[in-house]
Amino acid sequence: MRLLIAVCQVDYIGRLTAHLPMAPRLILVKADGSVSVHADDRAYKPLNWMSPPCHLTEEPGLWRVINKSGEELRITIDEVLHDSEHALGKDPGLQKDGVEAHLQELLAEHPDTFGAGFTLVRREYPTAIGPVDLMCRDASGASVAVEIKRRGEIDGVEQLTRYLELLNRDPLLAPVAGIFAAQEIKPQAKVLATDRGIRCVTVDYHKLRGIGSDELTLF
Amino acid sequence: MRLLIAVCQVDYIGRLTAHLPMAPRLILVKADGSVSVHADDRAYKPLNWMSPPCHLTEEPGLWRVINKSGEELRITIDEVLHDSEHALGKDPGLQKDGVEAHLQELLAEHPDTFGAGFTLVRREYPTAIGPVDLMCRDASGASVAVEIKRRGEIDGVEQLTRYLELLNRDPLLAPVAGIFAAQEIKPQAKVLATDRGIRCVTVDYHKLRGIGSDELTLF
DNA sequence: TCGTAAATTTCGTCA
DNA sequence: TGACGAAGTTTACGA
Repeated sequence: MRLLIAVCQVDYIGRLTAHLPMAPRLILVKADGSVSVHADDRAYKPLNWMSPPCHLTEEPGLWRVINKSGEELRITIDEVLHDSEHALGKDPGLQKDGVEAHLQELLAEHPDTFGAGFTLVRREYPTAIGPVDLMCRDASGASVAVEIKRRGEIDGVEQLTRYLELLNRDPLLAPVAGIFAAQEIKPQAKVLATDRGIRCVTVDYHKLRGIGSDELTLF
Repeated sequence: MRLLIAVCQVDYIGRLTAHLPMAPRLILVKADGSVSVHADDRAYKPLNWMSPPCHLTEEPGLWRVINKSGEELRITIDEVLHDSEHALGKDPGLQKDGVEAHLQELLAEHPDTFGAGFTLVRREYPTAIGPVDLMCRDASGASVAVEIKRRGEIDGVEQLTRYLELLNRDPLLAPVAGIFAAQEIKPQAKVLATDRGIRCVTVDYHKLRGIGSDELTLF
């Protein structure tokens, strides 16, 4: 990884045109050839960048980074304030816990979260337009399709609506009810879901996790 | 801006739990207090980060970054390979061209892009579920709602469908036709739109821009 | 390669 | 401050 602090001007010509006037910034050149330009604020997003795979050609005072789609990042360098190179090696990678897959796993183990007598038919129930997160039966044996999100927004309701439309065409399954389950559901999503007869269930991830294991209480 | 190359372990405890095993990485501490941890690949996304506003407390071998919501980034430092500080000052900022707002502006100026005799009623036409990008009338005086995207995908068609459903309940306005306009429309979005009687219009941004001004020809 | 869905999305705007 | 939608979204995962 190469770290360059330099007074530079940056121009991106690609999906849009973007221009950064001459000013001191950090330029990162990584082992995969990618380049990013950072200001002295914001942790997450670079001011400008070129994602790998791409190719850097370096002339005195002018760097060009080009990718296969013909997008270009042009860095004009006026003055170099710092320049160092560091070998880091491949990163062992990030381990995550608490994402949607895990939430689905927990709800599959505890279908009664949706109501007394609910049972799981299967996870990732296949349909022509993709798998439904959970297919359940309620206490009376009626089919219930469940869409799970970490944050419930309108997109998720639309997704479940498409599944329900399709599933209800199957006479062996119909009628299929819908449940929209998420850790947090946005007001507009709740309104749309309710309007379409879809029930909204807000899930407490930590509480649900506590049912199956006592991991959390160990801390 | 402080640049630290260090052998470190990183743990994030917040919206989820994430863990990075001990390995050499770049740690960026910016003037706004934000911290990000980078591996030697990927230009855009850090491995781990804490967005501003947040607060860094530094002990020998252990850094803690905490924000107001109680999220925490814990960095255990085993060995420092490089450590430097650089004053950059405030960045003049990025100038962009070619985003959706600009596309909407151009199409508002040239409603005849959608057909001879088309006129603009108004931009950001208000409805109960949000504003429609453009409301127009065709040559016969019939209402046409236009949804504009840079890239046309399924969710854009769904969005327009919701607007049309609502607008067509208004007897003073109905029938309202729909146009889905974008620089590029994905095949699946085109299929869904067509199935719903929504016309798709692919817009050439540069050509459209050329109509109003000759800026581009100056280059 | 294309398409779809997730993301600690982040980032702006507007009420 | 919260909600909503755009983003050069990026990134990961299937078909």
